[in-house]
Amino acid sequence: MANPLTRKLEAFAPLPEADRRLIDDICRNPRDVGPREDLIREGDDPRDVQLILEGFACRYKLLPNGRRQITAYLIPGDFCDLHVFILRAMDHSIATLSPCRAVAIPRHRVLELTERPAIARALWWASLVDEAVLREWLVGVGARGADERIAHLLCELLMRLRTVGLATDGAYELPITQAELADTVGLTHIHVNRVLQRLRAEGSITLKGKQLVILDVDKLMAFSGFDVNYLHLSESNGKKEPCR
Amino acid sequence: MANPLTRKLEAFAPLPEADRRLIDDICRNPRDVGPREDLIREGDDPRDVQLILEGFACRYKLLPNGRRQITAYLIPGDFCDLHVFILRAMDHSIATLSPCRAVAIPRHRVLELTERPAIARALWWASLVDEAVLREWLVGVGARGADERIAHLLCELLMRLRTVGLATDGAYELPITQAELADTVGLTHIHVNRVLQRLRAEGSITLKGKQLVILDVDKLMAFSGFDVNYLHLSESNGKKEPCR
DNA sequence: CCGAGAAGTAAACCTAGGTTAACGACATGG
DNA sequence: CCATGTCGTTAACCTAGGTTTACTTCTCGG
Repeated sequence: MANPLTRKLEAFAPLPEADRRLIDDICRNPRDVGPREDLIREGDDPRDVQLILEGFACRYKLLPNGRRQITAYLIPGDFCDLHVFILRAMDHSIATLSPCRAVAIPRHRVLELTERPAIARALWWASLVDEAVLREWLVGVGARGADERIAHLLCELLMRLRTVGLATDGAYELPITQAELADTVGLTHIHVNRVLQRLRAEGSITLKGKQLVILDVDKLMAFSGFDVNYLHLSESNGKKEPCR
Repeated sequence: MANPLTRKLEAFAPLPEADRRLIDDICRNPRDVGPREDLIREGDDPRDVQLILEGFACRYKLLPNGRRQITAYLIPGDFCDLHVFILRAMDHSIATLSPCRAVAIPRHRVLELTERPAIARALWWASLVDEAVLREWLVGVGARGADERIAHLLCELLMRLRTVGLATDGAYELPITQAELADTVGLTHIHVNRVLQRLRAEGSITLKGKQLVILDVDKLMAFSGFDVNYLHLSESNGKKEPCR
């Protein structure tokens, strides 16, 4: 299967063959990381950039009151901390959720990437999309009820996983605990459970183990007020095949 | 008073004199915009970039359920939509809150800015800070109680306004309605009112008309779990004078 | 194949914040 | 100087979601 970073960037625009090879080359020596391990901690000044190749990771912040808020999911093809070039210290932490495969890319190799115009533009695009996703999460937590909020998240993950080839139709693997989901959407794990029960009961989803199936994607999107628009996928993407 | 954009960017690193002059030049013909006016609407493909010179504006999103979520405050020195160069359509709207003075900067002039290395780096920094602020808002809405959430926002605004010279000590002008605050923090305007009453009663703040005074800044920061860190101000900034 | 911890479920009960409905205090403009 | 509208304030009542506790079902190492 194609490199997830390549797939993701090509959701913006196709890359020259040479760029794809560069990306492949950079991903040569990945390492495996267990679940629930910190990749970068708040306050760190990391020296290389982490790229997720397999599994789910997240950005999160711990509060004095003991609560944790997850502010982003990092899925295959996502960079952890491109900020590194500008900012001194991390203002949040990053941890794996599931077992992951990741590469630590040293600064100079990242520069090789950004010297390729097509990649540079695509990375800029990706960072704008990340910001849009963040905004959408804020909207969800601030203004959507629990059910819509979770349904919306499931739709978003579907679309994002599709672009890296990890979802077909409405089905994908969601290697995440209900408690982690709770820290994501700002609810208790118990209430998350209630919502999932409800979504199951009304026939919207199926979720056994880590296998999620959205039974009627359009319906769930309508219900949760999901509008793909904010993911800024090129027209060639989304429902159809990635551009050749 | 110095140009707010210059002041803001110099919170990252000092700019060469020529860069400052360029910024001044670009801000030559501002226009006045009344309160509650849309500057850019969701779906638009705007042709120039808006820069706020005076007043408060905001990014927001309207939901099918009729609620509105404000996802960012734009204060003097903030750009509205640098995304323009990459993305086709806005995925959210931008409106003024108070009366504003703004400049519409055509694309080619923005390019002049980004050709100056010091400015380009500072703009990159600014966009990373915007993202950090967004994350912090998400943390607030997702994991802080109403009182801390609002207190935290007031602290954040204090720090941001200080860097553009619009706050001294704990005092600044907050030209925003309680209903707008409510749409920001994900509460009802009625509950926002309750919280403000409480903060007043316990002697944390003073707020008459649009004049806000935080009576004991350190105390309010401690209470709300505010850690300046995420604004990534250079050490020379924050409490002290901007670097000469 | 067994045992222990992690994840999921369930039910009873509680509270932070929402809703509704007034009313008072300013503004603004005619 | 009144009329009208927006903003802030209060109070009574309500509900979505939180808390607590406990039981069940996985999972996985030994």
